[in-house]
Amino acid sequence: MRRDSKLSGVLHVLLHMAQQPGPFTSETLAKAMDTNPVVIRRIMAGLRDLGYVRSEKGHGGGWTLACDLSKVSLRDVYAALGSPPLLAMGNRTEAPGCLVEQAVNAALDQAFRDAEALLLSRLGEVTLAMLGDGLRRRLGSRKLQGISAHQA
Amino acid sequence: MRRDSKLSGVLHVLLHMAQQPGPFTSETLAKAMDTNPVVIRRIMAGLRDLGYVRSEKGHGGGWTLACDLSKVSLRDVYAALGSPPLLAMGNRTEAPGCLVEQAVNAALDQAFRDAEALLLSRLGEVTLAMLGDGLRRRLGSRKLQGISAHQA
DNA sequence: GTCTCATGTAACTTTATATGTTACGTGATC
DNA sequence: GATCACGTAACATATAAAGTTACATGAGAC
Repeated sequence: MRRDSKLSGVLHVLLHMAQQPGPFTSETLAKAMDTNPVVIRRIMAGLRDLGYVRSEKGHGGGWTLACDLSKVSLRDVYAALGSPPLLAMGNRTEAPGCLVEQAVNAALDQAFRDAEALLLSRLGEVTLAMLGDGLRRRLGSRKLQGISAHQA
Repeated sequence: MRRDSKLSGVLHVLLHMAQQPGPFTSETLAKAMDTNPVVIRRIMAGLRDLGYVRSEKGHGGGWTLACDLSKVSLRDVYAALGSPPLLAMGNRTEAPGCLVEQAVNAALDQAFRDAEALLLSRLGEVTLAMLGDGLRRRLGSRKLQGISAHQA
C-alpha cells in the first residue's frame, strides 16, 4: 500500500495560509508544496464543502481561510478528506464463513479498533492553532524574522 | 494503498495447523486459504527463520508448528513478517527543510507513534493459544464435532 | 462584450506495492 | 533416479495514491 499523505499535505497548506493573509492560488500553493495545482484543489475540496476554507474564481481569486483555527482539530481535517483508512493492515476477508478466519478477525479487529480510536482521539486534541504555535516556536529559534519558512 | 493482509493470512494458516497434527504442504494450506502455494511459502519464511515453524522437503514433507502457542504473541508473528508499516497515512516528506512541514510532521508523528505503540501493545497481549480458544468457542457453538471449520 | 485568470472536474498517466503466477533449483523420500 | 515438497527469483496482475492534461465555468479587468 502506498502511504497516503493527503492529511499531511493539507495541513501543510493550511498552515502556510495562516502565515499571511490574502487569497492564495492553487498554483502558488502547489509550488510551495512541490506538487500540482490540481492536487491542491483536490485535497481542498472537502475543506471547502465543510466551510473551513473558501475559494474564489477569477482575478484576485484563490483560497482563503474561513474558520477559527482554534476550533478546527486535525480530526476535523481528516474527516474533511473523507476519512480515508487509517491502518495499513486489514483482514484477509471480511465476514468469512471460515470459523478459523472469524477467530483471527475478531482478535485483530479488537486491536485495530483500539488503535484507530486512539489515533482519532489524539488528532481530535490538536487544533490548527496549536500547529501554528509549534511553527512559531520553530521560527523563533531561528532568531530571525522575515526569513522564509520555506527553506531547502 | 492496497491493504496488507499478510498478518491476517499467516495467523489463519497457523491456527489451521494447530487444529490437527502433521505436516501440511504449501499446496494444502494454499487451498484452504484460497491462494497460491508460493504465497504461503513467502509468508511462512519469516516464521521459519524465527523457529516458530519448521519446513521439510520431499515425501511426507511440509510445514509443522515448532513452538509453544501460548508463548507466541500476535506481535511476534507481526515481527516475523518483517514489521511492515502499520499506518496507512504518513508524512508527505520526512526530514523536510520547510519549517511548516516540520511543525506538521511533529504533531502527526506524535499521534502516529501513540497509535502504533498501542496497536503493538495489544498484539503483544494476544497469544496464538488465545486465538485457538476463540476458535474452540466458535466451534462449540455449532454443537457439532467433526464439522469442518472451513465452510463457505 | 471579450479577454484573462482561477477554480471545478473528468479522464488519463505514472508510480508504488500487495498479491498472484511461472519456472526452475535443491534436498529428501520412495 | 523418479517423485515430492520446499526455496526463490522473475514476471504478471490488481489496486490505489499522486501527478498531469484538457476543458468547462464563473469572476473580474479592459
